[in-house]
Amino acid sequence: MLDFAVLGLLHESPMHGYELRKRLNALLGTFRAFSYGSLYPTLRRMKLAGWISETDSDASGAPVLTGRRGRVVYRLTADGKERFAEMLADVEPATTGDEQFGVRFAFFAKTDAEVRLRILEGRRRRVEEKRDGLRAALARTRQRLDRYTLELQEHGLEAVDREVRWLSELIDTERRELQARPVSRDEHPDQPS
Amino acid sequence: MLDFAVLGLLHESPMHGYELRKRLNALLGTFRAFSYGSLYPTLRRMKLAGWISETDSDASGAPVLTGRRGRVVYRLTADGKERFAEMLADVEPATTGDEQFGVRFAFFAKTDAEVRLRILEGRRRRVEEKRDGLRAALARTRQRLDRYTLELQEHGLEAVDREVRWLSELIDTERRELQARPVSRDEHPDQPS
DNA sequence: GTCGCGATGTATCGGGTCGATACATCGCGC
DNA sequence: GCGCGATGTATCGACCCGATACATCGCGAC
Repeated sequence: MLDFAVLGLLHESPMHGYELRKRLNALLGTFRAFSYGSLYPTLRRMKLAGWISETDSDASGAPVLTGRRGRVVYRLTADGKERFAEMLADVEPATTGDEQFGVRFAFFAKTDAEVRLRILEGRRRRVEEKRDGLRAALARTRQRLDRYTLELQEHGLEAVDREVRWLSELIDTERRELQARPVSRDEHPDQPS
Repeated sequence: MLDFAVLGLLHESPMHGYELRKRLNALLGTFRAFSYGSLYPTLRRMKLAGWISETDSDASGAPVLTGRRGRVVYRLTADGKERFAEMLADVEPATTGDEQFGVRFAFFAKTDAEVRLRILEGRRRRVEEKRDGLRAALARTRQRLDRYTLELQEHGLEAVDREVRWLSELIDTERRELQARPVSRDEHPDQPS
């Protein structure tokens, strides 16, 4: 999860930890915020796995202010790029958890159009299931609930509902664009809608 | 956090772990789901602290199907009730994190009306700050963002915005009801709105 | 009848994550 | 020239999740 996000950011340009965290939390915005307590161990793990390398200080014409002192810059290795490409093509994990999906979505610009569509559809199915389960549970227990609990349930249900509509809009847009331009492979000729 | 929720549920009636978890996740609905991996350690901690006690098997005329086998029933002690009452009156933690607030809100029916109002107001202030920060960041970086990142940011911003409106509605309702009936203490005579 | 299967039920383990904290330097205003 | 906030690296304890293991019960299929 964090792995993927770090890979994605370092894919654009090398960075040190502090900036990595800032960019990370700016990118993910509302729904997620990583801390150093998870970032640094992750970086260590990824270095061990050979996906990134530490470069002390600068090593390129960038305006290096300090020069001395730690200032560890992380950059992707060839293996790291490969790993990122693999992850970009993997559909499954992106449809499961809320945060998995969010991180995947944040890098949709680097994701293949067909993969995007499949991720969105899978995600929508999951959220719809959650919505239906929630609705059923609410209908079953409505009269036993006090006012505030009820309010909380309905507020949650509405949020999930809106999520589904949001995803549907995105899916429509993706489908339209995929149809408009020539397809890369002549697969999936089913469902002409 | 989990402590408070468990205290609140056991306050209604004694239960064993399995049911506790089910009720917990039904109550919290959308925004939270605890697992056994956190529930059982929490129960152990709370027992150590003297807030709950384990009762083997039933101990009341409930329809006990099994009889033998583990079947540990947890119930509140006097200390536990006291601790729960303390927590119900504490305003600070409920306004900080998303989940803190959610759990607190789920037990609003047991919370004093003035405490409710202060929690809602504090929470709204926090969410408004978050919204403003997000809006500013978005305005600052809008043109540098690709389409999907932008979509994600705006979707998040809209959700936060809606949260504020929801809280405002709740606050209005609470204020109206607090004004309509006689006040318990003659405090807070400021801001006649 | 008995076999499996899903629900009920208790419990632990590994690993990821947070929040707080410590420490050091830099740029800048006052 | 001094403090203060931003930059920067790093760890620790506590908490929590997901997977997993194990045992029993009710019930329907065959």
